[in-house]
Amino acid sequence: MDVKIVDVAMIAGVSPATVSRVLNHTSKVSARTRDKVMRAIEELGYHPNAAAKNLRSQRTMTIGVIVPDINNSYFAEIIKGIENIAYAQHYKIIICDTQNQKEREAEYLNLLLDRTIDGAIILTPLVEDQELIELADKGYRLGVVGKYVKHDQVPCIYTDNVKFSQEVVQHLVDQGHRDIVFLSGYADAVDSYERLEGYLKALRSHHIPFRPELVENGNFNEQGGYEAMKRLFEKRLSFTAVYAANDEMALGVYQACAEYGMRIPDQLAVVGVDNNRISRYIQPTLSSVDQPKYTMGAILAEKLIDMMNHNEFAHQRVFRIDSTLLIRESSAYQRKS
Amino acid sequence: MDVKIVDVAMIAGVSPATVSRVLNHTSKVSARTRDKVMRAIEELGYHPNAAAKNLRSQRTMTIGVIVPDINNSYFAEIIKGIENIAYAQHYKIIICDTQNQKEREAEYLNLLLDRTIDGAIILTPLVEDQELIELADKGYRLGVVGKYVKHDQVPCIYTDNVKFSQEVVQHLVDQGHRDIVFLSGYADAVDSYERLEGYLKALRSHHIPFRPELVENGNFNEQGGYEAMKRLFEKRLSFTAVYAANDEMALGVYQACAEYGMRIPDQLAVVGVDNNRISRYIQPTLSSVDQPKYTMGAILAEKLIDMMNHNEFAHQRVFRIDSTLLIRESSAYQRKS
DNA sequence: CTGATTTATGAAATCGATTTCACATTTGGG
DNA sequence: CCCAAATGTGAAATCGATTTCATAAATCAG
Repeated sequence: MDVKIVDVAMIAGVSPATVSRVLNHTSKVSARTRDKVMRAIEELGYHPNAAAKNLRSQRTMTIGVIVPDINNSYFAEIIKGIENIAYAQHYKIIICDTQNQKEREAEYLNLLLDRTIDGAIILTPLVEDQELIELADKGYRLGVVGKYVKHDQVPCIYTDNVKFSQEVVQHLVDQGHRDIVFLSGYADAVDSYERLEGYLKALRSHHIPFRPELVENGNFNEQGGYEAMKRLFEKRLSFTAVYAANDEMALGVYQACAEYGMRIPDQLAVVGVDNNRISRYIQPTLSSVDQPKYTMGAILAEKLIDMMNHNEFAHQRVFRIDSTLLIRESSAYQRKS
Repeated sequence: MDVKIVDVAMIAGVSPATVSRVLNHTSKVSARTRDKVMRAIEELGYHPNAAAKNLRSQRTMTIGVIVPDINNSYFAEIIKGIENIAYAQHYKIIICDTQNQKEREAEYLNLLLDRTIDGAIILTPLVEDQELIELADKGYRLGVVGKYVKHDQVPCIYTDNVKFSQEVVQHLVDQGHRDIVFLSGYADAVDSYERLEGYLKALRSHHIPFRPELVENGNFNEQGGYEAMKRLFEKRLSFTAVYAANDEMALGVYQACAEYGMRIPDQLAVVGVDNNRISRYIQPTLSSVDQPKYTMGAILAEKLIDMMNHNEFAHQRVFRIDSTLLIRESSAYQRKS
């Protein structure tokens, strides 16, 4: 049914090899034959079969992007960055949404093994580093956004969680807060424990004693943040500020505050992370840490593609990117001490 | 370097054909040989090469999803619906973000022609129906979300733009408005002109004369909505309500209102479409038309996969889904007449 | 126990491109 | 004007699976 390379060759009066050469510019072809071939291709509406091409050339020009949740502007922005670079370099991307399930992530990594994709970019991986390292050891190409992975063939890009968490706490302390809640995501995520670490460091440097009861887990989503906050209110603990490990949970904090009649920011200051689009629209506007998402995606894609094309590894492969604390209304109230 | 089916066959002491049979359950294999084969596969860590498989079997078990902008929760939700169905049916999906460029959309449709994908789902296509129809005529499998396409091999699902637009206008009229702005997206998008059509119909049925100067184009994004609104304010036209063809543009309206000191909803009522997540968080909360996005994606994927699997076309292929007008604060102010 | 049927397996063809190798034809240097 | 190098092209091998066809072995009916 479909038209194949031999059909084109037949019409053009040349061999399939020559047609291939014309299409791939892989060796010199005289202007006359190139012409004949192009005309034949046009006439027949020929499109090279991708599977055959992939099989013979041992590459698919496809990158898999493994993401916990595409309906989250943080990831969507990163993907945009990846997609634009990939498109420019004639790579396709397969987006794999794991819906935050570790086993789906593992399953999608199999696309590397069966050679459906030439390489994979993983956004904040759920699987253990060890697994990624083993893949890289076997020569599979992968890159990581949002986490540092120790393997000299794995490019990665991330923001320094510890550092910006310290900045957040510093800011809250400057505003006169000492009793600061930390809302964490799932415990085994880097983003959780590193942000916690920064929080603890900052407390220490201000000689503020750590109160473990002020740390709660909100699973990185709005519902979780809401419930965590409710638990804190119910325990009647004293605190004047909340540092939520992402904006989603901060939204849950807003909701709980509305329910319990707490005013933001004068009764409770709130800071989140991700600079989710909503944080600019909600009332009061939400202070948040902004990461250059698009750029992160673009840089990593660039690097990975570079490695895949030249089959060598890059001079620089670890990128630690600076993030910016955006101070908005939710933390702009200065407490008298 | 990689382990191939012959290697497995060698170790298991059988022929490649038998290994293939074990893997694909394509004909009876004795328990003993199945065992040997499975052990060999395990031992060698064998993964069938996708390209070879695709080439021989003439299918890739992959669906392309072509979308104007993944960083838009409307599309992201639809994709979620598609992804979940696809995953359950062992299909992979390739997400292609066209960034609203017609030529990219066309380029991505080539994935059908070169057999990279078995079928495509297009979310609110930019290309002409004619092009899609031609593809379908040639036997390529495709489905459409957000638009009706007249071809008995193309399943499609959409909400009735004309109908819900009439509802929106009806609601605004009920609130005492007669001078209602319509903010359109790009003119050649179905969603634009059908929503305009509903707007016009509603006006007619209320014997409200149509004022062409109250129709502006905002390109479906926030910036466009903002600029369109500014133009209207600058012209000093009289109006008391805005129907924006999507929520993004409605956000632009909010921005313009803030700048021009217009209060929503008492000086200006606003209604949008899509029930973007932000519409619940912004102040005042934004009235909007909600479409069952996830479900739309899921139904269409189900249908398309069904057609691909059984290679026959479905009994029902056109789905017109009901949408719901959610009335929130931005249009809840009753004008005295 | 014999011939017919079923079951389990292997050899070889096949999917549709790319690439190697060989060879004929030009081109160019002296 | 002749031989060496460069250029352009085709035949055939190849990528790694699936599938057809043939056949040996096992089962069954009478």
